[in-house]
Amino acid sequence: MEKDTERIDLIFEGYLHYLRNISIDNVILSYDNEEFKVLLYFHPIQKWAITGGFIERTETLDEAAQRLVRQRTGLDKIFSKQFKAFGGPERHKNSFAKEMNKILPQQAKKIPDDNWLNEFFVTIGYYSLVEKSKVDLSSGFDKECSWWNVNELPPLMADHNSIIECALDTLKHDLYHLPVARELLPRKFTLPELQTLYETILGKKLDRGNFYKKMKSLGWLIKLYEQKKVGAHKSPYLHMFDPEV
Amino acid sequence: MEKDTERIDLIFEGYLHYLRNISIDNVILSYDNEEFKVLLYFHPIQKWAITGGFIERTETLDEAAQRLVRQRTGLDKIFSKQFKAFGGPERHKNSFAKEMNKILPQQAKKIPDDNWLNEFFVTIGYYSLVEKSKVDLSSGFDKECSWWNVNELPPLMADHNSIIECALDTLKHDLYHLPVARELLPRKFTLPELQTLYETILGKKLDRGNFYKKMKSLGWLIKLYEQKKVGAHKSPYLHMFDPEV
DNA sequence: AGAATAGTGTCTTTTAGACAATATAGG
DNA sequence: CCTATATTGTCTAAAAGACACTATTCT
Repeated sequence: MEKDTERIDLIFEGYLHYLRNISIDNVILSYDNEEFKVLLYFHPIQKWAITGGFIERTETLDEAAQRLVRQRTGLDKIFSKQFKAFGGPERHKNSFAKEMNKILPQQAKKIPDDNWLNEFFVTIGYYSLVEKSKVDLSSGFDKECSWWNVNELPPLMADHNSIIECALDTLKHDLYHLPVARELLPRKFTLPELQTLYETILGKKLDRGNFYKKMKSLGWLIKLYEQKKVGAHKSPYLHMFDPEV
Repeated sequence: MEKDTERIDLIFEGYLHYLRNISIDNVILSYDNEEFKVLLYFHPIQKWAITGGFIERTETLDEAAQRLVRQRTGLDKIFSKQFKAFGGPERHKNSFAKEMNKILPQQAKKIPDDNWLNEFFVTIGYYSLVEKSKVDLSSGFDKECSWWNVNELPPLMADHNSIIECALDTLKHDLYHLPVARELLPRKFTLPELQTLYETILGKKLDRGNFYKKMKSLGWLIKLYEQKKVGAHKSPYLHMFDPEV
């Protein structure tokens, strides 16, 4: 009940708190069980969508992205990176009010065509990396969220499929320029585990020897000389990311 | 006089035509006489600024950027590329109405604090490349525009210095990934001319032999076997960019 | 010992960079 | 011929990639 009231306030008066015509779409990504996943939520208009939200009149873009991840996942100090702004009048095209009016309870106040949410929104795309095991979806506004393998996505709202595409392209580039894998793995991990993560994100097999050499040359890792027993063969050493980097 | 009327309309009713809380800043760059220059305009609040403007409710971001370049320079089909969105409540901080009220004629209607232009604006940064000789500044709304060497900029409005910095960093990266030099040179040019352009933008000397090799390997150029006489020494060949690329 | 995977080393190819050698136009 | 710059070529170093070899652990 409280949640419904909150939503009504957002619909009719949200622009008092938030910037108009601009939103943030946050592609929240995680790695779990050798799968790379994105958090989607089921929008009231009956379509899956990237999580996102609006920008408060007192915060920066980066702060807004951080807050939105926190509100969805319960996690703080998450790695988020802006990658592109998307905008064009075809993005929502008056569909919001029409769709919402269909599903609002009969006695609810109808949403007029000139409602702020019915306008053209430019959206700033961010991608965020989280450890799936730490995410608490029940802490979000909406509980209608779930994780989807990035290779098996349903058709999404508006241009959200291409926004995710763009986020993944940016991440693939960042893999060799920033220690982003730190955000997706537990503190201690083996190099074979790290390699599998790279292979999953890049969607291709990598050569072991060359991968080891590359990781060494980047200088991001610290070898711990503890080993992890994983089978009837040599045990791999554990590593961690150098916190200085 | 017409121009003043236009400006008043923009101030009081602009949000009917344009999106609120969001703008485009267009870093218009050109190369001329071995100097790399940016087009700045002198804002009514008495500070130099990047050219920019607002997004119409019927156009995409890329279309808006194109239109804004056209309105400033008279040029069509210009290379423009989005590089980053900037936003934070400190960006304008209520200064617009205050500053404008100081300079508007006494009898003019004062701008109230809740005017749309006084709000927090997120701006989408674009950079655009033009041939300086083709630019007609008198075609713009404001004639208070001039070209500034990118290495000798005055202190600019708000965060515009850092926006230009970011545009130049993006361009430096793009130099070896997109044939951007095509937009800055005449159709036919020599390799030494191209090299000087690269050196000017990158701010460092390049090795001649290695530059030739690199340009050949990129496959962007077509050698014309016409020569250009430029002094008491071997004449360089003219080249052009392959229109297919 | 044998199987399976971890980790290291070696060789080749590609790319970047320093710099030398040759080519040509004008005086 | 001399000077100045264009263009090509050579050599070296660094990086990327293919692949072989050794190491270790469990059965």
